[in-house]
Amino acid sequence: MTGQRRQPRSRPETLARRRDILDAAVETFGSKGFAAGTLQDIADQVGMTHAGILHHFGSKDQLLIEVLQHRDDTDVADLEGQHIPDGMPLFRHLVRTAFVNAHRAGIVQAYAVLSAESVTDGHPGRPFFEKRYRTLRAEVAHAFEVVCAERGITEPATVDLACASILAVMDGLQVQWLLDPTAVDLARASEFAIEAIVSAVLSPQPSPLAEPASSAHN
Amino acid sequence: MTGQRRQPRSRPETLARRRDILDAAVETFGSKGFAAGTLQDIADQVGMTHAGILHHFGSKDQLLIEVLQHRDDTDVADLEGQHIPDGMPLFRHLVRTAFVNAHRAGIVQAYAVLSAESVTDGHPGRPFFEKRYRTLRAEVAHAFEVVCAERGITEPATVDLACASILAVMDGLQVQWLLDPTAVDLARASEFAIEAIVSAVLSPQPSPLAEPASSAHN
DNA sequence: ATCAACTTACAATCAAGTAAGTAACTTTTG
DNA sequence: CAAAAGTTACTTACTTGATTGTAAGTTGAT
Repeated sequence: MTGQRRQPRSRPETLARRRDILDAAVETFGSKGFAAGTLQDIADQVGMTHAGILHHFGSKDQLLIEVLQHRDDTDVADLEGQHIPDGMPLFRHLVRTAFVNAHRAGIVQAYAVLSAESVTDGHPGRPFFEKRYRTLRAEVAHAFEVVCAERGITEPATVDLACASILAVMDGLQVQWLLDPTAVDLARASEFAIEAIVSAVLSPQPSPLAEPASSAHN
Repeated sequence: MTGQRRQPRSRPETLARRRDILDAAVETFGSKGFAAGTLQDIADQVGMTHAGILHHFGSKDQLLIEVLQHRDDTDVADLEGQHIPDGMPLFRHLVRTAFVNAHRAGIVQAYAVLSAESVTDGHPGRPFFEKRYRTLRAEVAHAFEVVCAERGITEPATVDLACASILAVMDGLQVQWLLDPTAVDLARASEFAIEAIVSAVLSPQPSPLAEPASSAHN
């Protein structure tokens, strides 16, 4: 839990090697978790010793941090050019993401496992996930503001609840889907839930849970 | 990963000791995860050696299994007498559970961490969580059937999607809440999302995500 | 006297990290 | 432009410290 290097990082071949290691680490941390996944596992995948990996990343903690950062960069790069969508297109984008994810169990599992593991004591991924959720909630909140403005709706107080809820369903469905892919339709369930939540913000219904208000005797 | 005993388990004092261990294990596995939480941690909490714990439970894997089973039993015991609710009361019960959970970060964290960790390779908690979600989804599905029948609604195709979604939001919100309790209102967000999803099943709205259907040129 | 509930002691791994060495490549310099 | 010097990308070997599990012994209760 000490070392760190990293300053010149020039050679293109070296960068490629680092990427190989990062990819192997996603695979390993995804399938075993951070605590149970070992540097040996990762080293084997890229054909070097565990000391070789420490040469590149300094420590296991640092490797995890760079893994998380790297994936974020990659995902952003995917929608390079297409600026990050906003307003209603953001919600469509989230649904599309769910459909894409249904074919990428590996990455989905890595995020599902690591995000939950990150709440444990002293987990090195915790700051990343705290920030990630804060950012994502803010982006979704902004999309809601835009959509509400478009429709002349005074922005409802439920927006904050809805932002967290949308991210939450997506994550929660992933766990259930990973446990039993035949029992849960990740893409369609995500779509359904996102639509339900967006609808609830834009055109609130009376709570279906309300007690029948003393309908009869007793 | 071998041994197992367990046959007479008679003395009442012994049972109490086992419960102490189980409680300590919930605490440890909750705060560190199963892979990172050690028998030593647990042993320290109850004032014995790690070998003492193995005497009672045979192996770490077995201990986890019994921890999960034990909590399930306890929770069921809590609503003993009050049969498990059904129909609309089930949804109200889920919301109430969210409110209760907002004051029990310890148990919430244990479930959040362990359920996600259980999707990893060879995790001993996996069968438990597979079964748990299967059962819970079926219970929620049944509640939907009852509610639909009450209102003369032909049971919509969205029920299966909604069941998984309701459990998913609850779980997903817990993770966000554990990461930053000030940013997420666990109870109110759960309530909001559950109401939104139930509404979407009972009185479906047109999808708010639908493209504006070629509103203008281009 | 027996058995349950432990403890002590140990076995067998195994993991992260460090240190030092080596081969290849890059840069500096005369 | 070639030789020297330095740097990078590793490996081997080792340290340190944990961790689960086992075996055998001890003590107190029934």
